[in-house]
Amino acid sequence: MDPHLLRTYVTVARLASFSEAARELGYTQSAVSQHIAALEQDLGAPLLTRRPVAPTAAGERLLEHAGPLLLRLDAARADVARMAAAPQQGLTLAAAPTALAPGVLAALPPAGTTLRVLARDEIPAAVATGAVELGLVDGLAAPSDPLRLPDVAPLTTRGVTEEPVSVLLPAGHPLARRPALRLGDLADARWLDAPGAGLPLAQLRATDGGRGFRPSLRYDGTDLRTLTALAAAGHGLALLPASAAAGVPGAVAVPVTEPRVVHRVELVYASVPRGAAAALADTLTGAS
Amino acid sequence: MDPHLLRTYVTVARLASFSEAARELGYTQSAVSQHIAALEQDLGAPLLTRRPVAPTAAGERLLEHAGPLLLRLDAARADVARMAAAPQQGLTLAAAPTALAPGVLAALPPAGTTLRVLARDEIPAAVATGAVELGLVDGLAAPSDPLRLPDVAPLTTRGVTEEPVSVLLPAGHPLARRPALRLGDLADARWLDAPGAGLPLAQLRATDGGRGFRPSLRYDGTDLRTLTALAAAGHGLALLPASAAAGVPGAVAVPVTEPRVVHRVELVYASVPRGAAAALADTLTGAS
DNA sequence: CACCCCGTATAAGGAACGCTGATCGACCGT
DNA sequence: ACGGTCGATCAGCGTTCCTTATACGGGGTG
Repeated sequence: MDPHLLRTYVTVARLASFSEAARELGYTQSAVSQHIAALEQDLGAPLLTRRPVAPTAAGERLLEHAGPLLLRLDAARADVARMAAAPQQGLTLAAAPTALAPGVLAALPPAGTTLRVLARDEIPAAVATGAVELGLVDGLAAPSDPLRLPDVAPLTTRGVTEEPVSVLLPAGHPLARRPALRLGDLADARWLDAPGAGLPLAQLRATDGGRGFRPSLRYDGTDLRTLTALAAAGHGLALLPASAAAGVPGAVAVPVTEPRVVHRVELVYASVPRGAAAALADTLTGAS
Repeated sequence: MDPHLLRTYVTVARLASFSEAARELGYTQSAVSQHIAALEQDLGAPLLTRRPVAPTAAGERLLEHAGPLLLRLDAARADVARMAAAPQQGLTLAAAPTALAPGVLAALPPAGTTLRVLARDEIPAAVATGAVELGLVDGLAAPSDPLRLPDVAPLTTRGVTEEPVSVLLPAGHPLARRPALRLGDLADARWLDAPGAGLPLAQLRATDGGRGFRPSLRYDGTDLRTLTALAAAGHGLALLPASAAAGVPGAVAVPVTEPRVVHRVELVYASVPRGAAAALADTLTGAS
């Protein structure tokens, strides 16, 4: 199971074409064909149907492994390379949209910083592979509980902020005038499904154990303003940190009291930050 | 970063010897030397000091990645192979000692079953690599919360049991006559450190957030009876599921009321169980 | 229906890789 | 001082792996 073979396999599966994959990888079509044949022989099972090119059941299974595997491989390489390389200039930070609370934005150094907004689940990968030095992830958690990160690599996390969560309702919604809400009351409502910008519905269900929280419109971008506008327009409810839910025109933010969950932001890094990264990390986490 | 190179690297690091590693891997010493040299050149940093052979800082870092990486590789291979291979005869089950509640033992089919007791953190790996079909993991969790498993591979879990936890105290202990205890009261006590048999102290600290729970004697075996005997002999406290803590001679089991944690057992498998495995899975999880 | 185009599989050749066996150099204990 | 052990290096050779060239099959078109 050479990683090269794995890489060509995922490329072929993604493009659904041997020839396209060959072009993208800089191989000949013949080489790609041989790669796939070698993999199939090694694993003892066909991985792809040809014409049309699509993964078999076994191939689907392999795809689930291949992504994390290649990611970890990159992470390992980057991790070791970091130890040898000189500390880099500037500072790169990746963050989920909802992790950028006002306090966080204020703490960013004025110059020489690159801020990249990514979907929540891409951030650990970006940090692990060295694409950015620091990451800010967020999510729902019980108070003072750490977040559950996918362990693509051994990453270190430090708590940054915790704040209450609110449900964003259109101004005319029957529940909009309540002073507070329980999530369980809203399990049967329609929720905006915005894994990139908002909090993923899976996290909602996990805190409640229920099977509700049916998705309405799905939004794939990473722009919070669009998400709040969608909620205001009545396309579905959205769960947001209180600071992000406040002050949306045409919508009302109602605090959630039950279950007792908070919106938690954590700083994540692979190797102990130095220079500008260290300063920012200390500022964010309130260290001396 | 060929997996073969990685494998020789971890072997060399473990044995602290090129020649020994060569013998174990069936290579010549020359090949091993070239493997390490290739890895170091590829990553651009020395990984080992020679004479004595020991990992450098970068090498330590790589070691942290290499284990999970090779494990996932095995898991992927096993996962795909399972799809192609015929459903196996018999049934193999791996379990942590504390996961084997009386009810679980009663549900095992009488014949044709292999039960293997492993340390808690080895079980996901054993399931993922196909060494066993089913695994039983356990740990502390908030009621109806799923356990946190290391994601070596995409595994499926199903809840089996939840039961209260008790602290096992020697009969003469000052707190032994209390009807119930809060964990916080015991943070400063000495605890048995038995990651194989009991619940690891790290899980204790995680539920409490505190920094206490100092370890006393460390026990590396997987035998529960030994662990309870150690606790009875006053070597340290032990946190156990109530059923395991009850009836230990010379010791008293006191229920834990705060924080509200339960001992949870989950069934874990890689591919949908069939045959005898499916029957056992359904029995354990109370499915139809 | 023949033909062509597109895409994958196969065959053959050459370059590069990877392993072995042999040798060298350094360190350690006797 | 010297033999022994351990790792590095070198030459040689078999294998692997990629390329070029060609065969095969399916779908669309005239």
